[in-house]
Amino acid sequence: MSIFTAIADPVRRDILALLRQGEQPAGTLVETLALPQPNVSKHLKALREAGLVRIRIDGPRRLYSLDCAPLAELDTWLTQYREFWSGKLDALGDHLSRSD
Amino acid sequence: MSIFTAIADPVRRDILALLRQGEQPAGTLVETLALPQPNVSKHLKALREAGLVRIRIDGPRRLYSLDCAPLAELDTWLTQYREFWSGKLDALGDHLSRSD
DNA sequence: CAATAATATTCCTTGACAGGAATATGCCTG
DNA sequence: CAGGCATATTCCTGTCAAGGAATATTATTG
Repeated sequence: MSIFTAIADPVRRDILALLRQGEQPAGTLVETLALPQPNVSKHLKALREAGLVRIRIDGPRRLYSLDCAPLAELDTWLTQYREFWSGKLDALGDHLSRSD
Repeated sequence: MSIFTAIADPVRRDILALLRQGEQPAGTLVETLALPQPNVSKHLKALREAGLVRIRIDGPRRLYSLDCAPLAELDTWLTQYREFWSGKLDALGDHLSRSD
């Protein structure tokens, strides 16, 4: 599943937002989202396949955390369009690519 | 259709990429994409509903052009995640928001 | 190893969407 | 207004992904 498809689902975007708070076990996500556990588990699988989350195993728990590499790709994709709503952003991109 | 759903389709992303070259009639997009005209027309409708393209009518032709407002929203959404792959980007965002 | 907790997987049904084919609409020219 | 061009819409079909329910897997504890 591509990142574009992965973030097209609102539940998955909610999961990503929750993971901004840091690593969390699947069960916590289930509680917070108030959705059926299998439902959440399937979305987590989709996010994993898109490379957007990482799993760390802690006994019976699976601790999920963000992996933003695909989001960085999305950012790169967006870059092609930034000049259309702000001419200044090109300069910014240049600035950032220099490792200062 | 939300912007997330709109850009989930590869053909629609191709259309957006073509429109970076500037306003184009639907027929030109059909030729370039080498897809059936009704197919392209339906994708253009979806992009219109997502607010990603504008129409300008020129006689029998419909001239399509980019409207990046939704992409700017996507950029805002992404901003929440930027710190996860680069701490420097926050500073960059600050820089840009100042109208210098 | 039995029982339980945490999570994943499977099966099924349903709804959304993409593509193809055919047709409709709107504009222009003569 | 008849005809043709450019584009949109409709209808149909197949596919895919989401949700619900039930079940399987894995790990821990006693």
